[in-house]
Amino acid sequence: MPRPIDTILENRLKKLDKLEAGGTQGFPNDFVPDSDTGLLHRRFDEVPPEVLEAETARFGVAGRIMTLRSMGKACFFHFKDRHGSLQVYVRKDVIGDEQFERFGLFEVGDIVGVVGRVMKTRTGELTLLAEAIRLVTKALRPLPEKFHGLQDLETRFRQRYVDLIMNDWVRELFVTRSRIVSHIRSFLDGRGFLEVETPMMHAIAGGAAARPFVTHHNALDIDLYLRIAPELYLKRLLVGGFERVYEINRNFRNEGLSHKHNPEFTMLEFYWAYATFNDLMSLTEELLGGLFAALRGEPAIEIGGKRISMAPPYRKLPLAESLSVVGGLPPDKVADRDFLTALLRRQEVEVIPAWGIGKLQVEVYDKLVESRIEEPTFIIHHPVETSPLSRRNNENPEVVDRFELIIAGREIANAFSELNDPRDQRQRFEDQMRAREAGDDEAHQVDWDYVRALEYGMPPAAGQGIGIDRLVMLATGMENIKEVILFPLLKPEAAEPDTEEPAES
RNA sequence: GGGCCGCUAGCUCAGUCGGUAGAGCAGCAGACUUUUAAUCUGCGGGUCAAAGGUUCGAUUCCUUUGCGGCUCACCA
Repeated sequence: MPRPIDTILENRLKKLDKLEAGGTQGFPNDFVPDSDTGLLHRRFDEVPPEVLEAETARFGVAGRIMTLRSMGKACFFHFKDRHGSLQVYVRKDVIGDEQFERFGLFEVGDIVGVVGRVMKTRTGELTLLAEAIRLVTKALRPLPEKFHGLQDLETRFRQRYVDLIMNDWVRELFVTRSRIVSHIRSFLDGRGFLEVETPMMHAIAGGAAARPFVTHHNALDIDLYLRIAPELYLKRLLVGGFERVYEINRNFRNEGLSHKHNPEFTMLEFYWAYATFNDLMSLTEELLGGLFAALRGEPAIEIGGKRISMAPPYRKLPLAESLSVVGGLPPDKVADRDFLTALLRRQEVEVIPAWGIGKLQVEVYDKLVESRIEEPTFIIHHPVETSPLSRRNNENPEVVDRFELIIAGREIANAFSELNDPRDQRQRFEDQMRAREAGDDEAHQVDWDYVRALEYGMPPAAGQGIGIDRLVMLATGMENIKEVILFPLLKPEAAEPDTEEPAES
């Protein structure tokens, strides 16, 4: 028994067969458009019909047929190219019987090339009157419905190509994503930062607290980790003399999936010698203020129906203080070990006795503070206990010169003045090593070569990471990270016979 | 991984208080030379996600599985 979809595929194949039997190629590669929908709209949308009558120029365009209205000896269709869509008017008495008959075998989804002149319809819509039309690519599968388009989330993510064909807003979202990345690159390039690429396959997965993916190199017969952060390599470059470096690329973390987490995600990390985390806060304000102003015309975002100003300066709030100011704790209890432990237990957090006051504070912060912060806020001075790579604060050695930028309850950036004392670094790695031995498999792995690099002397520097996916979510108002990643990770589809060859007729 | 919700034609959706299903678009045949969710006439199209159970009978009720969404946990 043929499945219903097979009938549709066969019908389309039959049309292709007929076209090819008549000498028409189904997949030629020699049609070159000399114009596009954007260009024609810009040039002719405002031109009155009678002026178009006198226009002698001919334009060649190519794109995918999206809707088609046939009326016997004439036909209107809309097609899409990368700039937008345009209507085409095909008349039998203009293109001739033979060509019109061939055109009758074209259908929605096909990619066509049209050469013609511009005109306006009765309703004033700019239209290309076809003088020649040919098939460029035959589509064997039908497009989703023209009015509702493709809605099903799973299909949209699995078959993103169809999503992009049907949903203009999706296409625009990914253009925005690309613009954001371009903006960041030119912002940093303009300030003397050098873009570099560091390894994605690490023998030691360092630079963050996270579980890595493991892979295997056959010839060397060693296990390697997909990187969880580029941090330690970028700082080796500071040692090497590149005083301003950045990298925009993928990190991989072997954690659960959620609407905020994709196993591979894109991070910007940059490092700036002879600067401190205070300089980074100013730079971040400049970067984000400028970015959102460039994207939206004003430094503001819209999220969950709420408007959030992105105009600098942003609030600065020490983490310990945020527990009372935002979290509502009594100010005299924010460093009270028993109080914090009891509080966390009520929140069903499994408190490990080895945790110091700093770790307890961070846990409470994660539970009670972060999600409540809306306006851009730098949470500063994290405990040294949870920041093994950050420089201690000069006045209070229990905290580090670090900030996380929180916007709309989400962490957008994490930055700190870098620790460059190899003695302190060695000590903190040893602490992490003990934590690992105590069963914390997210404690940092020890990277002794990194300590060796520091022993050659790393200039004082500040470094920052910005999650690009989450920044794009913020900029586009999306609540699901899969909406801003072209091909998000999904479980494999069950073997679906839908992709089998249809039976030859 | 836990909890809740969803999965019906290529697409968007109805529906069946348990008696093997409908619409619109798309498709097929036909009419139509300014339409635009074109219109008009006729026609075809479904293992109702999968497996098992209860039942005279299951797409519908129950269980399990798969995939997805939301949410909690971990993280960025």
